[in-house]
Amino acid sequence: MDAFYASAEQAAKPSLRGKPVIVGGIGPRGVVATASYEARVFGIHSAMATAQARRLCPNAAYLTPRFSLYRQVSEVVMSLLRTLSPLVEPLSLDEAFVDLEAGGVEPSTAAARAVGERLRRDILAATGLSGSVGLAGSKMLAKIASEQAKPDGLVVIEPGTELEVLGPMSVRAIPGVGPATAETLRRAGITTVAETAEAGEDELVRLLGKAHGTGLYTLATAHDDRPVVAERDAKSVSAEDTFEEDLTDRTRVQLELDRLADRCVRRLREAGRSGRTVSIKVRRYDFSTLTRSETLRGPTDELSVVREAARRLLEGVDTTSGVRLLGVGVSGLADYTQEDLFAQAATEAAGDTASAEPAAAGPEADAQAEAAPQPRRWLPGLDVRHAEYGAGWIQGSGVGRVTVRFEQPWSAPGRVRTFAVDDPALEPGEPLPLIRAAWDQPPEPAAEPSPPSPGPSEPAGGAEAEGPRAAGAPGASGASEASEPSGGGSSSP
DNA sequence: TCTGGGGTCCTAGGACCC
DNA sequence: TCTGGGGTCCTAGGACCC
Repeated sequence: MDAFYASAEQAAKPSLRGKPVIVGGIGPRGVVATASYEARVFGIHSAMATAQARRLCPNAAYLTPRFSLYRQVSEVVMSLLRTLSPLVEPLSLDEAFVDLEAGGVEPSTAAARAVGERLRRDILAATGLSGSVGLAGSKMLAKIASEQAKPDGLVVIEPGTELEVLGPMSVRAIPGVGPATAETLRRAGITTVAETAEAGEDELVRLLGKAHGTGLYTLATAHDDRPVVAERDAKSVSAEDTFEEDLTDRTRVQLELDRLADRCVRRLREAGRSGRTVSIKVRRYDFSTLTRSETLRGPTDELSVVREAARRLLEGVDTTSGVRLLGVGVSGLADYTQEDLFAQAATEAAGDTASAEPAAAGPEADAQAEAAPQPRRWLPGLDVRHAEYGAGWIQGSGVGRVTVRFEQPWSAPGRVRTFAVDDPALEPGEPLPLIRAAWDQPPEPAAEPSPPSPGPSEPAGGAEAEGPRAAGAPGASGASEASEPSGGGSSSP
């Protein structure tokens, strides 16, 4: 998918189409997850500090990620891929390998290209978003082809042309070659893929070590026969947080560690897994990062056991100078089997006695923390619903006010209204689908919104939006909701 | 006001075992 | 009696990916 998070936000928020959009951490220590193509013109890219992006493009929309939406869209796309072949290997929410041969696609460039183009059309129709396709005889080349295809394109690397295509490229184009490897190679006078291949396997192993050296040689000579693997079980689960300001109070550090253990174990259990090794991660004020780990006698998914292990590990870490980030992880994962239950019982027994004294400060303290009415945080980009104005999203907030733009994926750009942060008519909302469900479509000849629309109780956001917009949003000619998202740069005020 | 959060894989040293 | 040779497991750190 092209600029996935940012594109999804533009599809959801008509007023942002054609404008620079940055999705990522909004706080003082945030980084950019995805920048729209309009934002990339300003030099903004993934992993850049959001603070720097703000300097480069102060007028962009800065939005907090809405992973529940991205997951929904991802599932739609992945299910389209699975219609092509049983062998689909997702790399992330927005990227996957598909083994077309295993799907019975005729092994010709023409046939593969036709499948790829149809897929792109299907993705657009099903999600409203564009994706790019790379077609080649191996995973590495398909991935490189898809990079070349972006945005909104399709590239084939023809069999027989691999070395010719690859040779002149920077060695950085090879997946797995990052800044450190590229620098090591550059000092040895190697910058292109062709030079990497010419260096020979022995030299690469000498420079980079056994695994990386042989692996890179294989890829640089275009000998990549790694299979597409459909199901891969996770090997670890973790949760971590960077704090807006460094933590110095030891009690606070312990509290946050407990919270992270909580989150980590919740996700572990949701996955139906248990694990034997507990790790903590501490990043200090100067960005130096250390990890500590402890392997239990058997796998666990017990909160108390993970918490106690994390606490023990923290005891060996000096945090007096300030903690920037904390993390808790569980690895050595096992499916929960009968055999594990014995080990489980043993570790639980150990954990229970060990936790005897601190237990008082454990679950109860946590329950209190959760019971405390958290002041609602109106983060830019998140969905809200207003009793009178309907569905919208947070454009910004501050000094006791929150600004909401009322628009939906299928509406014209909407208008903005400001409320008190504690306005009872305003509540957090759920992401709307990017494409309106068939049952929710307004009648074809744009008539009055038909009263109680059949189907689910959810009132079609359109009917409610009618009122406020009549006030004269420029793009909206008032009457009809019928038009599809036109995809095109509607100028917004 | 530099540098997220979720992962994977690899290396290297020490303990331990046969 | 100076020093074997594998193998596995554990721990810590680091590169890399999206």
